[in-house]
Amino acid sequence: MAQDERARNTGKDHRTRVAHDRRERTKARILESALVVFAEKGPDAPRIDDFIRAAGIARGTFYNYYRSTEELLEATSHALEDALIESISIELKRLENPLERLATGIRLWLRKAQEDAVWCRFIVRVRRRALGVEQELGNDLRNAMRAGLIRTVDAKVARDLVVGTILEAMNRMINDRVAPSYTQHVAHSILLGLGADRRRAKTLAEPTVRDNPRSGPVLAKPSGCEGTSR
Amino acid sequence: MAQDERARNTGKDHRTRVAHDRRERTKARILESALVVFAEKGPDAPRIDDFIRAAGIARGTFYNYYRSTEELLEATSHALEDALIESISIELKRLENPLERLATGIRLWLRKAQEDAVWCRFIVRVRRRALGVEQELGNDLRNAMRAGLIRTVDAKVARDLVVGTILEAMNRMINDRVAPSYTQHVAHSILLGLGADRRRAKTLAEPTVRDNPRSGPVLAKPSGCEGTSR
Amino acid sequence: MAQDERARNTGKDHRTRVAHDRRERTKARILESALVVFAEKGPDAPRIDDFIRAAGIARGTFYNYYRSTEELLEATSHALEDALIESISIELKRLENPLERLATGIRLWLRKAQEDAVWCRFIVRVRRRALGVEQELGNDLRNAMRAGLIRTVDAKVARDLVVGTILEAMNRMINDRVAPSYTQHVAHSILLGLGADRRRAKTLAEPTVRDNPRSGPVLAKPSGCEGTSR
Amino acid sequence: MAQDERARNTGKDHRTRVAHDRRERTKARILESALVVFAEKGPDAPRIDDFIRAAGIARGTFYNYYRSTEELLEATSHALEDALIESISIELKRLENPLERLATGIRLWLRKAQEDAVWCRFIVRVRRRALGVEQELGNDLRNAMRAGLIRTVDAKVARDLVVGTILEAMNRMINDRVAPSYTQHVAHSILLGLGADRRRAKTLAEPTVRDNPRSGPVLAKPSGCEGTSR
DNA sequence: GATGAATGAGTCTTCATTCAT
DNA sequence: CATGAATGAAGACTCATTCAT
Repeated sequence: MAQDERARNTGKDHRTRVAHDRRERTKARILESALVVFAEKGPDAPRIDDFIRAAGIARGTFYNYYRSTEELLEATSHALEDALIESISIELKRLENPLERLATGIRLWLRKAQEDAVWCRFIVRVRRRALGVEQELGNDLRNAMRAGLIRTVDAKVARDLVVGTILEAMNRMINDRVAPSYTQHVAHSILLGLGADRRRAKTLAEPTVRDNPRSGPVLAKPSGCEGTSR
Repeated sequence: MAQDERARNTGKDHRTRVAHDRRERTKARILESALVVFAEKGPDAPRIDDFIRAAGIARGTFYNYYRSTEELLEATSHALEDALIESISIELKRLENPLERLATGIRLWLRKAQEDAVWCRFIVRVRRRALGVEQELGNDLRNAMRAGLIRTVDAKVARDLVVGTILEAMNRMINDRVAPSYTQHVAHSILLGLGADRRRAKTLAEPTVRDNPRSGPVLAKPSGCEGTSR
Repeated sequence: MAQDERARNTGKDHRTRVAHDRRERTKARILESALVVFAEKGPDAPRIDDFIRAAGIARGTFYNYYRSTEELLEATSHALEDALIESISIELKRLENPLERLATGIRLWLRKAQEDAVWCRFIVRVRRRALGVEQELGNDLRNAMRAGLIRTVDAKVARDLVVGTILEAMNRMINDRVAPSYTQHVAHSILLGLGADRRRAKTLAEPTVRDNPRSGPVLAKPSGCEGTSR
Repeated sequence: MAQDERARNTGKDHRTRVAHDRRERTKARILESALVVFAEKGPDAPRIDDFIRAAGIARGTFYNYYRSTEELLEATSHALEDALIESISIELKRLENPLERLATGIRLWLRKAQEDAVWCRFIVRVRRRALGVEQELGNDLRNAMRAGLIRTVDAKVARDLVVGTILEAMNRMINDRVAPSYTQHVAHSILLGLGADRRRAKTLAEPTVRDNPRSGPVLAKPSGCEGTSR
């Protein structure tokens, strides 16, 4: 939708483009605010009022963009996954070994959780399964199993171990303050649970220079978020 | 209420007792129904109407027992934990070895989840931490660590691995149909993740004759629930 | 009603009389409690619960005696007026001079208000006009006017001055603590307002030995209240 | 909300002002209707429904302005006192002699009561003490006492005589039809009761040309009520 | 009669949604 | 398109009254 609209707007008069830009900016503002609100209150508790207050818009304006909180939640989740894919998946592109990919993914994810409290809360409280992430994880697990890098026999079990432990770890990070080594140990335990080689598990759980430090807040400010608004 | 009156009031005790019994029965009925409702709809979505319809009582009757859904949720959680302790903890009393206790606890819990869908849904959807269970788990983990039976170095990590994986497994059991071996593999992976000895993990994850088959619905019917009604 | 019932019960078996006595006692207990409740909360705010709690009876018992709070209020007001007539009117019987009767009535009434806070609150908050009292007051005023003892030309004005001032004085006594001379000054001002002779007003407003000190709580305890329950 | 946006938002001021005006109008409408409702039913009996029906608004609209009938009552009382001060106090500003002020105040008040039944009922039924009025009255009474214009020795007694009698008079005017001379006699009696000089009392109780005839309904229509809407 | 659990009509209150400006 | 007042349906809660024991 973004693309064809942009095309249609090419060459239109200035007023139209300005209006369009404003529209995009307002929409982005709502989305960013919604992320915070959902992170704070979960998927069901927030009222329209929470969103309009957070976004600083009028009551009626909300309905110009989303027809319900449900729809807004959907949009926020999508935007978040998109942002995530940019942030983590891109990093994994460089890796081929499925176990390395798994370990790195887990490490990056946990680090992200530690660094971005809003993101972390949102994921934990909203608990929408992100299909893209699930798919990549599934692939890596299956590949690792086939390659004999992990001994789990049931991919579902493997997936539940990874996802469950990570979510519980994120839940803890929301509420407690954890030791600096906490995420490393979590990653280690997961790899062990998957049946990875003991030595390998240990090494792969350790943070690397490769762990890219370039991690900002989930949804960048309007200027840079054309790609995430949907 | 004066003394002479009390003496004159033949049958007062009887009336009082009958009334008291009725109260208990109604309260139990509400609790049982609430369990189902919460299991279906989660902790926040249910309306008072859902409870009164499920329990077959009048609107006002609800408020004779609980002042809000929140309070009912609290009561239901408590009752559930009490029931649980009877069901699982008693079984563990016989065991001394902390690793055996852990393994058995996990196995029994997962079996319970498989057999009692309502219980399973309630736990997963409501996500109240049961303090008693957490404590026992914590003790077993620490003891197993001290005894060198598991290699995890951080009890929090261990706990999150166990709880997270189990919850995710329960979540799956709610939605998918799983292979008969599923729970066994889950238990196995958890034990591995804790760093238990490979052979030991395998053996302990296997179902035993010891796994007590005496598992009914969570909250037994009134006649037999003196110990669980609170 | 009291009379014919008593007649009917003469000679009946003991059980019946005992039952009848109990009935009377319960009814009296409700009435006394109701007085306090109405005095505290006014005529509309009290709930059935307030009455049964105050009387220490069961919910259903209330309806064996009164069918609504309105009916109870009516009964309480009547009982109160009866008690009042006993307490004040009897005293006035001895007096013939209408101005003396007026002055004494006002003095006694104000003293009663000072001594019996519950009665005072009830009168002020419930504001039912007691017909008997109104009639006596009206008579005395008209007689005093005819006899030239007061100069008011309009009996209604006179009545409103007396009643209004007394009620406002009672209202004050409920909330403030007043000087010992307060009621005397109130009486004095009322008499002046009625246009009584200045000297006379002064003298009549002063407390006398005649001001009977025999003033207990409004409704005596059950033993002595056969005359008041209606 | 950002600066550039505000600049771009032509017509925003206009929209805001229109909305603000509408709010004020609705609020005033509720207040006026509430006055009538409270006057009819007293402070406690009215249901939200009574107000919304009287004001011709929707259920939810009520809560956009007041959160309870209690709050509305408060607001109505305030508005009423404000209106009153405009109506009577202003008139008294011209007078210096405290006894004249008292007499005129009483006369004007009673006339107001006679002319504006709604106002009269509200005052009588709601019985909120208006602090401003009480203060002015108290001052005048004390000044008159000091100046030897009235002989009362206790300001509280004086106040209770004035207020009590007036309220009772108003109460009568609500229910009965009174003779045209009624209010004059009431004023006269009050002044006598305060111990004013007989001749003076008589003269001051008589209606004057000065008694301003400019008395409309309590709360004027929106157009003219900037000063009274709160 | 006394008891108190159960009832449901009557109210209160919130909040998503509409719509005139 | 933005605004925010108005709306009313959905849900929460109270409390007078009934009735089986």
